[in-house]
Amino acid sequence: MAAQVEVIESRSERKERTRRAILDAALQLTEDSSLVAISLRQVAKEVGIVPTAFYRHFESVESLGLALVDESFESLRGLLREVWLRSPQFQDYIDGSLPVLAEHVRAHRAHYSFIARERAAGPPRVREAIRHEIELISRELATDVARLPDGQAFSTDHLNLLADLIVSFVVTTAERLIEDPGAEARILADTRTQLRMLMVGAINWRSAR
Amino acid sequence: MAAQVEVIESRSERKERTRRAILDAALQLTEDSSLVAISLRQVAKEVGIVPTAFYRHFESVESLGLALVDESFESLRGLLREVWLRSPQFQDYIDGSLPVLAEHVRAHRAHYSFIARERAAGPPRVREAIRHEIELISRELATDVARLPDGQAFSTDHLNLLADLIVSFVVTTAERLIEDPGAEARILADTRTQLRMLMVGAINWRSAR
DNA sequence: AGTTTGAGTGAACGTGTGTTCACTCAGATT
DNA sequence: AATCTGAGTGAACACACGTTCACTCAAACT
Repeated sequence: MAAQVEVIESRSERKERTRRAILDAALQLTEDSSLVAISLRQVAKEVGIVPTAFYRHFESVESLGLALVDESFESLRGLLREVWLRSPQFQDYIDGSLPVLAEHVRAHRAHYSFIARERAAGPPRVREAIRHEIELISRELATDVARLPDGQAFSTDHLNLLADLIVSFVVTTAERLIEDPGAEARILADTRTQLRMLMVGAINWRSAR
Repeated sequence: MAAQVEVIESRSERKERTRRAILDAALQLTEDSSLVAISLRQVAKEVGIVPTAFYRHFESVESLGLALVDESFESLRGLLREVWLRSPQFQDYIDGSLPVLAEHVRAHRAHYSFIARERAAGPPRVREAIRHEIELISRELATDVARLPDGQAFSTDHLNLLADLIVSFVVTTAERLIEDPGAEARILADTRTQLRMLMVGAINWRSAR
């Protein structure tokens, strides 16, 4: 007979633990479906609570989705800002960011899988929240590049378009990493080359426009 | 009292008409949901047939999805090939393709909306079919550009990467056109500039690698 | 010690789900 | 004219759905 260990747990700790379990269950169920296709009851069953208890934590599946979006982007923005602050050259932005992204995707596969799906197919407010987060990253990149010597060659508008071009493609890359994790090495090598093509364009842009 | 007109209709015509109605109903229901979230019964109700009759046309919702993927890409590939055959310069590929894409998106909004959603969130085989179609377009672009004077500067690998870069970004653009049809003019103008940045990179690539 | 709070329960509701089966009854074939 | 074929029917199945409601009972507060 195993000894029965009684764990002392405060009320708020217990609530947080259940909330966490709900978020994790939703991530797992979303892995090969979508927020709009899973049911409150599936989530509850996965967590091991009765359907009604779900409402103590989220008012709907959609608001659960919004919480997952927040969670997903929370650490990434910080990581990227850190890399960018230490990048003296345009080139360094890629050489630094791409491995950071790849590792982040690897460490948070479920979150990225969730974002990739819901970005296109989620409830409208969830889609909008994701679009907004990506736009914030794009804007941060633009203002950062503006401070570089290379950045002086661009008008504000063109800087924003360049940042959007880069971020859009990196989003595509992240989605590919999720879709086929086994091909990570090839995907990263290809993306690196492609981003360099893009940067050659950016550096030669001033004279070409 | 209106006169009752008796329409003579062959058996296969009638079947084709119902099949068409099922495809259209699925497109409409998918407009703000997803294949994985709609039900066979919803489709049948929309068409005005009993659920069982659905099986006379498709064996599952997934195979309905595969039919819609075929339909969606059918005309686009032909249109793009036509533009590319008449493009003597690299630059012309963009100046020709972008308006063609925009008009195609406008004329087939429901299909593109379907593709945008299911590409990320559809059933696995549907996702795979869409990925495949997009890859075919990318490959065609690569072999076409290879014939141009500008294309001689690239190795086969780099040509494929360049084509993938362009096509990926254009896919993003198509998804934006679907997401916000009212912003078409701005989206197209921005994309045009961004593709030019990209081409400046391509043209200067030889000397930079 | 006595009271309040709130996370989790469990039954019940009306409705929607995919799939089965035996059927009808016009158009196509013989 | 007689037969066959197959698109569409309608009932039935066992189950899953979101939401409601009155409830328990331990931790937190007074």
